[in-house]
Amino acid sequence: MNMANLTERQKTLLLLLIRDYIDTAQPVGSKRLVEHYHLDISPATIRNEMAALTEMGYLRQPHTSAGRVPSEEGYRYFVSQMMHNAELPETVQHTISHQFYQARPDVEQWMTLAASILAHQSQGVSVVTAPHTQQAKYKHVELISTQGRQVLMVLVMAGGEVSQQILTLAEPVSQERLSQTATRLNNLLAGLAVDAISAFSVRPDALDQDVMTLILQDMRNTISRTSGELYTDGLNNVLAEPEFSESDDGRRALKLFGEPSTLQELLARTTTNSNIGGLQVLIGGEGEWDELRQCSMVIARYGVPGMATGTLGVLGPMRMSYARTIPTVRYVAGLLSDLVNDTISGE
Amino acid sequence: MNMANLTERQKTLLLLLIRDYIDTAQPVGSKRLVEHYHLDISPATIRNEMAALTEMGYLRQPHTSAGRVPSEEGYRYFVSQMMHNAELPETVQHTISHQFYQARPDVEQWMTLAASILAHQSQGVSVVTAPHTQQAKYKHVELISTQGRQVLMVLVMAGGEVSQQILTLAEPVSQERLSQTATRLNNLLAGLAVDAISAFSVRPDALDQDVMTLILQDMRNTISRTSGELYTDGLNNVLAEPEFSESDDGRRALKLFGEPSTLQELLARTTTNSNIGGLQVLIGGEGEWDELRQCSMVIARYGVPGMATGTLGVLGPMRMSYARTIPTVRYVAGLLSDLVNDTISGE
DNA sequence: AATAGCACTCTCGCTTCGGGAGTGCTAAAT
DNA sequence: ATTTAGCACTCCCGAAGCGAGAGTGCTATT
Repeated sequence: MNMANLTERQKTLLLLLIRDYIDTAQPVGSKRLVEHYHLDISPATIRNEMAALTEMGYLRQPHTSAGRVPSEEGYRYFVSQMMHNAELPETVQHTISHQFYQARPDVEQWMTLAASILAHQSQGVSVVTAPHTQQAKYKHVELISTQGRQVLMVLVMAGGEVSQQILTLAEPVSQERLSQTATRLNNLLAGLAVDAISAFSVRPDALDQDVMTLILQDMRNTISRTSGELYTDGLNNVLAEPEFSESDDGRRALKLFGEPSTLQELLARTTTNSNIGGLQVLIGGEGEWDELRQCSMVIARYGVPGMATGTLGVLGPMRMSYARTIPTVRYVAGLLSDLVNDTISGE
Repeated sequence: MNMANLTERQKTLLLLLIRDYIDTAQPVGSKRLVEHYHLDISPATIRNEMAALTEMGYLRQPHTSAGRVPSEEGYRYFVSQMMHNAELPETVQHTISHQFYQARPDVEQWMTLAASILAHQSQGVSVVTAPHTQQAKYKHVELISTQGRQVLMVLVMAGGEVSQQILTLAEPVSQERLSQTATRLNNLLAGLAVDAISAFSVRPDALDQDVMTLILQDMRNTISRTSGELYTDGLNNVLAEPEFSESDDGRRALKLFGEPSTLQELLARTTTNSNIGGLQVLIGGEGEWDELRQCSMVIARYGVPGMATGTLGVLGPMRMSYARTIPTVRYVAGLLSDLVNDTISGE
């Protein structure tokens, strides 16, 4: 339980064993360990140490006479080591941030990009939730006449959310008049939140009034539609892994990604009291999530607390490459936080 | 080969057997057939018929003494039966079309919706490619000043493609002047194709000129980015199927959906000479696609020939529910064709 | 032409049985 | 007091063997 009672040698052995198991997915024996890593201690000594580590709960043996396999506790120790030193190589950081800053500046684009990058880097399944905005802020509206009474409304909100919608007006209106209305509303509403807008009393111009009502509706809709929307990627990465294709548990875990609501709840519950920038590593479901018994998730929150926050994470087999996943998740979370921060504070 | 040489009884037996196999995924024996469908002929007779059908290549036996399993040829016959009578129930048609007409009217939305509907109805993996527009047509542009020299450009094209992009101008420009530029360009360029626009000579106003160049770039970009972009859904549907989770072939098929280019080529190649509205059913890869040895795909083209066309399809196990998939694919293809037609012809 | 009967074939699940890998313990060595 | 060699023991795993069951193809019969 307490890692203070681990000797230096036990620590290194534990780390080596876990690294080996992550690579090979095979139980690791004493002999293999000493040969493969050129240790100058005998297998017997290692066996003693392994017995001790097993006693303390860091290792497990699948059956009496097989090698050892890391237990959840073992992985947890392993991960706690990663946490400090792990930094993404600078070149990779550059590649990633470059992709973000040349992408189209809207939430949807960022989300898909983040999901894609996470999946690719970690070789796991990624999931990103769109930022949950506490209060939608108006930024800009455009009204584009299409045909007859149909008008295309493009509404841009301060968080970067963009919504397009077809309005059907009571009577045909010229593009000119539409543009005037748009300009007027833009001047009037810039930077205001939903509440402030709905507090306005009736406008002189009936068209203005109509459009404003629709804008309010649309702002509420867009926010509730966009907030927490799930983006995932990388299901293919994991299909070949024995943990997912062979065991039934694994398939159940993947099913999660077909049921947005459950997944959202999972993300919400595990991150409610975690800080921005602080990673959480869920190992083996932590007794809470039965579907994840065989898997691990690396999860982080991003955004601006109190304003707009979202979650992102990676799901993989319990023996996933934490060394690669953890720094990636952390870095992307930081990046998204910056982006959200930029767009919220007036850009 | 030729189905004319099938007796009436052989036909019914073949259809029954295939239906049974699609349900159970188990080889079908003579006894099971006669009991399960209350036939008033003896198993021995059925065996004779099955021997004949096997001889002709419609059935196959996994080993000397097991029931029969449909061969590719058998499925092909089965599907040819579906093709005529199969219509989607009216209520389902309504539900689907309703979803489309209340969705936001842009290509991306339609694509995701189509993919989702196909996956859900067919219980397979769906794939939809965005329409490949031969010639991008300008419809409208909006320029929204954000901060300093940054300008958000929203470009709407006639096909319904929408592109948003941040421009960085040489010097700060007021929102007013931006709006004027936008209005001017909208009057000038409405309905014009890329070629026509690039034929314009230098504008008097330098800003107009700059923006126009960027618009041209963006139109080309958007079209090439959007054209043939893949949307898929329903990977989960198929994870539990033995054909995909157990066999290695199945996993290879799913890998396809992680590699857009290969999948695009497949769709392109199989539909080049098929008409709009004409379905294609690929059974067992047809000797061409090794990855699909165990699967079938139902594919259709949609759109307006010569103007903008795309592809959509469903992948499933070879024993997928054709009776459900085929009419769905056909119906959605028709719906998308209508939508494309509407947006192209001015709307 | 359809059917009953029958021998035959092949799979599948079960058990049995070494080989092998790895352990834990004990006793010797450092 | 820690480390190590030696050794008996345990357990998995794959191969081989076996019987039951399902289904067939053939032949003789109706």
